[in-house]
Amino acid sequence: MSKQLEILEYINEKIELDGQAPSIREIGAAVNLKSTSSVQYHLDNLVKKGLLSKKANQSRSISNNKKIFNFKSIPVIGEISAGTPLLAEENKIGEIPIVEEKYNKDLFALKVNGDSMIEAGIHDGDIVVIDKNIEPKNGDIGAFMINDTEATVKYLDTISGKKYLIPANKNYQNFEINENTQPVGKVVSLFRDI
Amino acid sequence: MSKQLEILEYINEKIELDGQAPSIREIGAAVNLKSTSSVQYHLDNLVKKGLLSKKANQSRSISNNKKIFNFKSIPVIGEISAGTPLLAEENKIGEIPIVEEKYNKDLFALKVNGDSMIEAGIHDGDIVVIDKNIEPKNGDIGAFMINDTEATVKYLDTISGKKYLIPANKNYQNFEINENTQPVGKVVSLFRDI
DNA sequence: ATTTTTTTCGAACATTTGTTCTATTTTGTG
DNA sequence: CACAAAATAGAACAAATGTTCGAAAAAAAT
Repeated sequence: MSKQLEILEYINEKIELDGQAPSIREIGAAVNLKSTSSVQYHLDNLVKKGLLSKKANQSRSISNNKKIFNFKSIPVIGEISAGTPLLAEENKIGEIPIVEEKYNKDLFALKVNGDSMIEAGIHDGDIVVIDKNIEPKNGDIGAFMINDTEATVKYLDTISGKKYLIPANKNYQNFEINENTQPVGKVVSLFRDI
Repeated sequence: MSKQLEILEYINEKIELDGQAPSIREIGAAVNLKSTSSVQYHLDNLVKKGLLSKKANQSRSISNNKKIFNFKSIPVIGEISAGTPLLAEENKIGEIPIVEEKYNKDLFALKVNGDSMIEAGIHDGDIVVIDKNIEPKNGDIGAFMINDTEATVKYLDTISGKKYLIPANKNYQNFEINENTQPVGKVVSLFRDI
């Protein structure tokens, strides 16, 4: 294996492992180069090739130029304990990964309880991701808080001038929105383990 | 806000942004502390509290002790170009994040085409995750290759001794498995953007 | 007001680390 | 082999960085 590759692999490995780039001398020790300038020589070439970046005069500033998918995690909310805010740590039952670029900052996820939305392809136990920055409009699937104690996922629509939460299941009734019903956000995606 | 918190937040921010921890002096500049020893003072406290770690005499070695969810990404396969293997780079249309601990190594994802599985809550455009290490059994939803040119997601079941791929849609026909039908893996989860 | 604790500063020092230069060794090529 | 190019070494230097000490200032407690 070429020294260049060896160095590149060591750097990637070290960053992955330690979360920190190695120093020139650490690289030398790892790939058996006794002189820092030998390492510099290869680093320069790697930078010229565009495989690495580094900041001048800054220690441990080497970074690889691989395109990175940045993930972040958002909380998954389960049963809502009485008297607690929706997103209280207490109600959190897990986390799911989200591609960071795809979404804004106000996401969380809700575990769906029951089959009231089954005809919309949302099953019992599915996890829906909710964007708090988007208020659900007519026809949208949204999450709603009822009496500050229950979160529900339903279609929103207007029927003869009145707003309803509408299940996607013939066995359930429409629910007319009142002052105790608060929109939380729009359902933007869905996860299911099968 | 306390200096300690201010420092902690700056460190987290800097690591997230640059992928590299700040130096003592950079921290000082960021939070308005003129002396490096003032910064050290707070860092020591943060380390004692268990909120940070750092290596002695090593530059930019501060790390936060937050529990990290390790994500990995798996490829999403779209249309399969004729003559290419299923997982060929050519067929890849994206990536999705997966919580690393949850799954083994042989996962990939498939974008679902059509509504043949709509009664199983799998919609057109949904992305299903497939575990190649699990061979679908009767009753499972699996991915299958037909004639090495088409990937399809269906129920697998046996009817009067013969194995069928069974859609979840009354408008589609069962398909009897023949020698040109190869199981790829079991569908283990599902993603949908709404 | 006095004491104690917490926080900050300044400076000096030691170590790590990046940079640069020249010379030597190794490798490849005609 | 002779030559050129590539790779390595060694050393010296500059800059960045972590560490430590004592004193001063600020804040909190009594």
